[in-house]
Order: sequence, then C-alpha cells, then structure tokens
Amino acid sequence: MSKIKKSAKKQIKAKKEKIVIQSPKGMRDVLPADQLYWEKVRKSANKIADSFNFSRIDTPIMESLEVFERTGEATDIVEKQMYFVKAKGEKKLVLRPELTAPVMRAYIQHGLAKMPQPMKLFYTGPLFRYEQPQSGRFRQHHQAGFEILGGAFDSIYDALVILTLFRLLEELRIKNLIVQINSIGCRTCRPNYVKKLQEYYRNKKDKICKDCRQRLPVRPLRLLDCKNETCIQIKAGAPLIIDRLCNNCKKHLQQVLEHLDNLGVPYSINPYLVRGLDYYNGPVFEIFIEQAPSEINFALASGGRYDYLAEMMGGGKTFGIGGGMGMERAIEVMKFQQLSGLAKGEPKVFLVHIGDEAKKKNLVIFEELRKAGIKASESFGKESLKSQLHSADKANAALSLILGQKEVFEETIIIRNMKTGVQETVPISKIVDEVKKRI
RNA sequence: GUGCCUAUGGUGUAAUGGUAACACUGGAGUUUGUGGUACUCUCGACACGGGUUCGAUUCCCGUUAGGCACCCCA
Repeated sequence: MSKIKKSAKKQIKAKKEKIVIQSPKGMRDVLPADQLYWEKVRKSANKIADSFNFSRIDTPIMESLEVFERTGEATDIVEKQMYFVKAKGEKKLVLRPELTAPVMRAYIQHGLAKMPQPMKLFYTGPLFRYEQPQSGRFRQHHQAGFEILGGAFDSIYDALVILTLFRLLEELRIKNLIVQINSIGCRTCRPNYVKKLQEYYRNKKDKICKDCRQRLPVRPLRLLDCKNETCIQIKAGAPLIIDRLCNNCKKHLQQVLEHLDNLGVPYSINPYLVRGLDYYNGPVFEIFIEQAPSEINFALASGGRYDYLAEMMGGGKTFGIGGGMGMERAIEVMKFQQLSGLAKGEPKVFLVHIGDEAKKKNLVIFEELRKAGIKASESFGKESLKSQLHSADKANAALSLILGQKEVFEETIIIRNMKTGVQETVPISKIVDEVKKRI
C-alpha cells in the first residue's frame, strides 16, 4: 500500500520538478541597476588612459597554456586556478587568469618593440580564476590595467603607473586612498635574502605552523604573510628584504618614493607586501583604503615591475612595469562610500496617447524626436491616460506630449509641463521645435 | 581544495510538523480625456533532490548558490 502511494507521489513530483538555472559560481550578472557604476568605471578608465597617453590593447580571453606556464615558477594562479577549455584540436587553451602575460605575448608576437618605446598600453576586460568566491573575490572579474613596456629602465615609469592607477581611483571619487609599497629585489639580491630568511627560520621550524613549514623551502616569502599568531610573533624578528636590497634595487625604490613625494601621492612602506605572481621584481605596490572597514578591506589595485618576463616568454630583454585595478572591487567601494553624481540622463519627454490612431502617430513622433536628438520615453503598452501619466511621473519626465483623438484630427498635440501642470496645444508639424524651446 | 554559517515573492522581513503573513515594488482601478497624496483590488515565494513522517517550508542528508575563515588574490 505504501509502495503504491510512494510511486504515485513520485509521479506527481516528477511533474512538478523544477528547473533552476543559475549563473555559475563566482560569476555574476550585471543588471541594469548596476550599469551606472560600470559605465562610470569604463568611462573613467578610458579618460585616464587617454590623458596619460596610454593606447588601448585588447587580447583574447583565451590563450594557449604556454603563455602562463612560462611566466615563472609555479604559483597558485597558474598552477591551481586556471580554467582549461576543451577544444577539438591541438593546443590546450585556458581562460586568461591575468592580463600582463597576454599583453606581453602580443607585444612579442607583433614586434611592438619596433615601435617608438616605451609602449604604454591600457586594457579593460574579464579574467578568470578558479577559487572560492567571497565578497570582493570572484571567479570572473574585470580589471583595468596599464603597462609600460620597453624603453629605458627608469623609476619614472614605476611612478607613472602608480600615479595613473591612483588617479583613476580618484576619478571614481574613492576617498582615503593609500599606496602600499615594497621592493622584492632582483635576481641579485633576492636569492641572498631568501637564504637569510630560511636561515632565520631554520631553528624555529618547530614553532611555526604546518603550512609555513611546508612553504619554507618553496615559497619562503609567503611566511611573512602568515596570519597564524605564533607565526606573526616569529616573523617580527625575521629579516626584511627591504633592509637587504642590493644597491641598485635600494636606489630604484628610493627614486620611486621620491617621485611619489613630488607628486603628492600618499604611500606607506609595507615590508611584508609580496606579489602573487612570480615574475615580479623590484618595487611592488598595492592601493588600499586607509583604515578600511572589513567590507572593503582589500587591494583595489596592484602591480609591479616584471623585467624578466619577456625573456621567460621567449622575447628579447624588455623592461616592463604595470598594474591593474579590480573593477568589481572599485565599484564595491563606490557603493560603500555612497558616491553620488552617477545619475543617468533621464528622458525629458514622455509620449502619451489616447486611442489607437494616436498611438500609431506617437510612434512616428517618437522617431522624429529621436532623429532631432531628443530622447523620449513612452508606455505604448498602456492605454489609460492616468496610468500613462503615472509612468511619465515615474520616469521623471519634464514634459508629457499628449495626443488624443481630437488632437489627431486637428493635427495638434498637447505639451504638458509636468512640474507646473501648464498645458499648451501646438501643431504636430512644429513639435520638434516646440519641445526644444521648452527643454 | 578544507572548515563553519546561511537559503521564504523582484526587494526587505514574519510565522508554522498539517502548503505561508506584512511592507515596498510591479499591474489594474476609484464613472466618462490628466500624474505626484489617499483608498481598493491584483500578480508574485518556502533554492533543488532525497530521507524520516499519516503529513515537511519547518527535522535529517546530499546538491547548488551566497557569506566568513584558511589557501590565494584585483
């Protein structure tokens, strides 16, 4: 008996079974309500890029695996966080997990080194990392970035990239920005430092956490980032790279700081700052909100030098410095700081019809206004005068153009000022001029 | 990849082992061609799948998604 019941139940349930389609984990839709922010960020990025004289470059969102494999020793980003794309044939394709290497690939592939140097390149676009999403962390996110490739090895360019990103964030009216900066040395001084650091930790192996014990031989710089309490205590006595830079690196960092002083860009030295990708060298930086509450306590932008990257990728020796801003994160902060002034240009004119003939005529008027550069709104789908005026009100229209049967017959139209309620009747043939007069 | 927390209309919140309430939003209207207030009506949800149970939105398990802490990072 219960068997019969259950199978009956199953049949009913099978009928009811719902299909739920969601966006993939860590990937979000940008709905119309949020587009104002995105528009602002895109526009500002373009504006800043233009005023700093960066040229736009776009690269595919997929690259062959080698582009990222060659960018250095193993890092989590290239090792664990890449999306592989199943294609029919030959090469393994991946969704790009970052944008510096693709830009460098394009630079090498197209011989951009033959152009006047350095190349100042700018981009915006999505990138993909397989990781656990959290607020301010997505599997697909967008960056606006700036790269200066080729030319001389000059601290000016470091400062210029930092300044550009800083000004972009300012352009978004984000407040209390601060640049954190460090240097991770070069091929000469970093190995020496790493040795020192490993020596320091050698006799403290028992005290540090499990993770750190594993990390010590592979990625010793990460120990300085550990949040384990005892590790924090131990790291207080650890040697810092910033104290062990070679003369060149030390001088270079000092020059960058001097430029930032001259430009009035606020910064603080963070000796524990390290980068996620291994091809970086020399000064590295991240831009934060000063004393940020936890909701927005993340790096808004970051970058550094990558003077060895071109060679790793099979190109000639090329100096490089670049950085990127996380667009989602910038928007998060804009929302948090409640930045206003993002209002979109509302339609000023609203078309109202009474009856079918008027509705037909309104479509023509709509197109005439549009050709004349007047953005009109409408509610063709509604019939009652009341609800149409209600919509006009909701749309914040300054004027409503009311066309009824009588007006169609007389070839006139009523212009209603929505603020004062004053109405005037004008000939339809003059509607464009009459509207222009009033807005 | 690991651990913990969460999941009710479009949004924000209720309640309940016997299928859900409120506010806002959306739609229609309050007599004939006039909005912003007020009032009326109305659309709309228990994330998905399985189990326990006479019966599950409620309890349990799994999945998915979101959040937090790791990992890592814009």
